[in-house]
Amino acid sequence: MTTAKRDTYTPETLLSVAVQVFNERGYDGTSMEHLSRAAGISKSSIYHHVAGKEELLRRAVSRALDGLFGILDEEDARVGRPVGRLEYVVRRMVEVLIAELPYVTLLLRVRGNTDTERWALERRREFDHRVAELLKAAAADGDVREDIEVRLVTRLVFGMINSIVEWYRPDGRGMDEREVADAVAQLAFGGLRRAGDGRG
Amino acid sequence: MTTAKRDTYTPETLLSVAVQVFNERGYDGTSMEHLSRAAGISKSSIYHHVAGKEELLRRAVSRALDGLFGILDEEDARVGRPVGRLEYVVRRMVEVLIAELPYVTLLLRVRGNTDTERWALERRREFDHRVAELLKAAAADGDVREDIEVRLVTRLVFGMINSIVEWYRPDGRGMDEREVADAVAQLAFGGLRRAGDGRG
DNA sequence: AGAGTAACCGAACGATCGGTCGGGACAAGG
DNA sequence: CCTTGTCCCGACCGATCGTTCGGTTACTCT
Repeated sequence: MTTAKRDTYTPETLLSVAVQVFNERGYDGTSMEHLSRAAGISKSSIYHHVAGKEELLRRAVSRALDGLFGILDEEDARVGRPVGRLEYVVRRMVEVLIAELPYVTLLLRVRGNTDTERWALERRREFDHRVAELLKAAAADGDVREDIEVRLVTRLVFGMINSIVEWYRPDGRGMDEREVADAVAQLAFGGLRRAGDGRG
Repeated sequence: MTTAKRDTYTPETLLSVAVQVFNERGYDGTSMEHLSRAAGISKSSIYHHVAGKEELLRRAVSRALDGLFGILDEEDARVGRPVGRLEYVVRRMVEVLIAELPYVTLLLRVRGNTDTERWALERRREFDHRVAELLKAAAADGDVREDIEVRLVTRLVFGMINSIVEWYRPDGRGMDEREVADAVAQLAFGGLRRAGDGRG
C-alpha cells in the first residue's frame, strides 16, 4: 500500500539509466536527447523527475561516495591492528566498487568542470586521505614495507583497485566480487613474484 | 636554414596547448573557444594549423601510442627470459608514461564516441594483449605466481601503472621517472608486505 | 618597391546544447 | 459525473557547439 502506484519512472530508476549512458559516452558527451532516447521518454519528461542533468550526476556520485565512506564505519575497519584493518578496507573497496559499479565508475571519471564535480573530487580526496593514514599506521607498526613512500604506495594501490571499473563487467558467468577482492588483496600485499621465492 | 621561420604556432606547439586543456576539462568538455583562449589566438585561426578538433585528438593519441609500442621494439623487451623482459617493459611503460604524460593521459581517457577514439581504444587493446602474452610466458617459466589468472593480473598491473597519470605532476622538486619506475616495479613484483616476511 | 603567402581575425553558418512552457492523456477519489 | 494530480509530450527558448568564409595584417623573397 506504500509503493506500487504506476510502472513509470522514479528519480532512482531514471538515474540508473542515466548513469549507464554517462559511463558509455562520458558525462559531457551525453546530451539530454541521448538520455531521453535511452529512457524511452521525451526530453522534457525527464525534467518532471529530476531538476536537470547535473542533479543526475550529483545523485550518482553521492551514492558511490556513501558506499565508500560506509566502509570506514564498519567494525573491522575501525578496530584491530592497522595492517589487518587496511587489508579489510582494500577487500571491501573492491566489493563496494563492484556492487555499485556504474556509480563508482562515474565518480572516478569526474574532471571538475562544475560545482558538483569539484565537490565529488574533494570528497574523494578525503577518502583517499583516510586510507593513507591507515597505511601510515601499518607502516609505523613495521607491517608493510617502508622503502617506498607511503603516499606513493597509497596512490598505486588505489590505482590498481580503481582500475577495476575499466574492465569488470558483471556478465553472469564471470568472477564474483569475492574472487576479485581476493586477487587484489593477494597481489597488492604479496606481489607479482611467485610466493616463496622471497625477493631473489 | 631548415627551421626557425617565425615564432608563431605550428601544429605541434598548438597541440601541446590543446592537450593540456583537453586533460583539464576533458575532450568533450573542451570547446574550440576554450582552446582559442588558452592558445591566445582566435577560434578561426586554429583551423589554419589543423583540420579541426578531432585531428588534435588523433595527433595526441598517436604520439602516446607510438611511445608505448616503441617499448616493445627495444632490445631488452625482445630478448632474454620473459620475466626479465616483463620487468623491463613495466619500467619503461612508467618512463614513457611520464615522458609523454599529457598525451598518454588523454589516450587513457578516450571513451569511443568518434572513429578516432574507437581506433585509439583498439590500438590500446593491442598493446595490452602484447604485454599479457609476455606475462603468460613468464608464468609458463614459473617465474611469476600462477594462483591468480594471468588476464586479471595483467589488468591490475596495467591499472596500477596507468593510474600514474592521475597524480604525477612534473613540478621540479618531485620524484623523477626513474624513482617512480623503481617503486612501481618493486611494488608490482614484490608486493606491499615487508620484504622478508614471506607470506605469513 | 612590389609580389607572394603564412598567420590571423570578426562575423556568421547550421546544428545541437540544457532547459522551459502550455497543454493533453489518464488514473484515482469524490 | 467532475476535479485533482501524476506523467508525459511537442514546440520552442537563448546559448553555445564545431566549422566556414572573406578579408586584413605582416613577414619573406626578389
